[in-house]
Amino acid sequence: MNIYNVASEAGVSIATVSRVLNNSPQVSEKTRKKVTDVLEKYHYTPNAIARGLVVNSMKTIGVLTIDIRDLYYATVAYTIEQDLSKLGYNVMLCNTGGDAQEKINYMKRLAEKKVDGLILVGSVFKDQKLDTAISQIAKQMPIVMVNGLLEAENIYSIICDDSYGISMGVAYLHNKGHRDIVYLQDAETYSAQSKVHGFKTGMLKRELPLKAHSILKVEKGINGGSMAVKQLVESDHNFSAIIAGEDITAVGAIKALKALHKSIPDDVAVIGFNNSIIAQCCDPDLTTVDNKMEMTATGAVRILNDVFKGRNVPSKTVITPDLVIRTSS
Amino acid sequence: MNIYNVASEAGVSIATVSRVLNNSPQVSEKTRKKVTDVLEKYHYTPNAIARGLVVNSMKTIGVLTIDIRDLYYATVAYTIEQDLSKLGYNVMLCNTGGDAQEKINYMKRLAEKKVDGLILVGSVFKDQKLDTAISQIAKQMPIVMVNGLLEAENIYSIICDDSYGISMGVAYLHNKGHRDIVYLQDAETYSAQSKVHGFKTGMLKRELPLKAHSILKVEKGINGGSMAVKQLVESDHNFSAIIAGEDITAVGAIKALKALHKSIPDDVAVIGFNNSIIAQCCDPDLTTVDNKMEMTATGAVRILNDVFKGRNVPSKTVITPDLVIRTSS
DNA sequence: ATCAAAAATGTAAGCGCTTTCAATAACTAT
DNA sequence: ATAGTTATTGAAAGCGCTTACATTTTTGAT
Repeated sequence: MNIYNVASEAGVSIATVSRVLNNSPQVSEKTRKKVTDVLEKYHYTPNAIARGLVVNSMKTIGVLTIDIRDLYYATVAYTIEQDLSKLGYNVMLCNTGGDAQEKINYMKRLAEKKVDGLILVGSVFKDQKLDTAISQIAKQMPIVMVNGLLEAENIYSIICDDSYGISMGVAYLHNKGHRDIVYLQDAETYSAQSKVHGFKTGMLKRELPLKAHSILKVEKGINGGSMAVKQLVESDHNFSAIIAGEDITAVGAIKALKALHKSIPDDVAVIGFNNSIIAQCCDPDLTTVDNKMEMTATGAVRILNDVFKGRNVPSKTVITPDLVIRTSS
Repeated sequence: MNIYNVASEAGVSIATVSRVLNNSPQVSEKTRKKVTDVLEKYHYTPNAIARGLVVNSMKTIGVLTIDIRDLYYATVAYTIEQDLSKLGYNVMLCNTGGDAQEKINYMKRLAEKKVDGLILVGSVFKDQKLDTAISQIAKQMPIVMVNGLLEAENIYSIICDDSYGISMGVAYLHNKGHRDIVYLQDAETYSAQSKVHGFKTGMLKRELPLKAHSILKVEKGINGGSMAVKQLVESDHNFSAIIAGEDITAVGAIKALKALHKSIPDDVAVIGFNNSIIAQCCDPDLTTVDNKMEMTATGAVRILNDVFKGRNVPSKTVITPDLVIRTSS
């Protein structure tokens, strides 16, 4: 069933059917009814591919995340999808696993499918080849980077000030009397680098000690957090507080500390990052940095929509995080 | 830049360019090179919409979930996406929020966009209008239902035997000497109904008591689980074990029990469902039913692909869950 | 050199729609 | 009734590609 069949069945031209389908006002009520009757009778479904070919848009946005099983990305992707849906767009979701080449492959496929725009959530820290590819793709459609930065034509960034978030954590712990604070870095993304930076500057500003084990690179996750504590204890590193790059890593640290019969927060205070549901699942409840996932996602969609509407959009938008204080600190 | 420009620049016909683009073997090496040179020179991107119009396929699958922020759906969606990506498909992801009308709206939009197939993850329990709509859509493309059932032409189901999963939990608790077991029902989906059924039959089979508060309807989540415990205590319902419909609800129950200074598992044993990462975050570790999310998702993709390939596919596939025993029971 | 068969290339139709522009129908005021 | 407007409708081109079929070129055996 196509527009020709509908037209001949209704005794009108395809142009008129098209007008009815698109709610054009310039159709008389009489012929409109003739057409809609046929439309309903045959459960006609317009072919968006054919339409897309003409108007050069499929009303689809590509969203690239690292891994949607991570609640942070899930929340951002969810919010983006819901917001875009309200604007009439569908979302092509891709999990890149944080691999640059994979990301490039996905972007190329989405470019062929002529998505109207791209939202890249989370980014590998500086990969020249990737940056070049992104800039190239941006010639075909606008790109919004969430927690990633790349200054180029047609590319917009929305970023949570993760650095400031971590420094808030440092400040809070310092006020509580802590001096020996350890930071667990559990990724290499733009965000992760920014967090490390916030930790360093926060510590330096308060003249707190930055020793060999003050910044520990670990694997993200429960296991990574546990291993970190083990490593700290084995190396006799003195510490009274831990800040982790993600809630889930903080949970691992808590588990290991409890296994060593350390009391939290009395012996060791722990702070996480993301304010995910996990922060409320562990015991004690986790103090964590709320990086405003929903606000960031909503902002990304708004930016994209503004670009489509031809409105003026700043190339960089910054979101300020909060420190959510619970019982682990 | 389109195929005509490439053709004239390379001095060949558009048919030849098309053949090169599609790796047709019937092109001489000489002309192939002429064409690929032009392709690269101009960073030519083929237009998949135009291609899609001709071949009537966009190599895209629609995936409808309830809410991707729920780790269960996230994991299923992730696995589906990765598997489909390997087969050359992209995924349109939709969060329906479990609302039937919303689901219908999404399906219609995806039908217009001519997705090659639909995977519906999780289903509202029996909504006649929805079932009719799904059957209607199935006339246009194959549909795979994950943990949902609808017998109709071109619809395939893959289901984890949640009922059996819960009955395993009951059996395990019974063997440990428990008699007064409470089940927390935290949803109304097909799965949720199936779990309740498993609980009832498991209890009856072992002649364990089913009283007024043995099955408690609660909200899914930490708060729902906590409220349930409060309600049980206030109503003086005697119980020594709790099985929850989802891990996150079990975590809520654990929190409330600990607040009442109940020891877990000595005073009350707790079992969750899903074997999500949350089960490893709480304290104590949660015994839970592993409903084989990845296996289910992979199965769904395999089914869809088999249908595309014209292979014979059973209309219903069943996955058997496992009981993962940890310290909460 | 010659011709049949095979390989390579080109021509043109068509996928289902939107949209411009022209044509027709329906009003309005005289 | 009539000319001038305005509201409806239709004809046809074109979006960028694939593919069946026709045509040309190459190859190989004589």
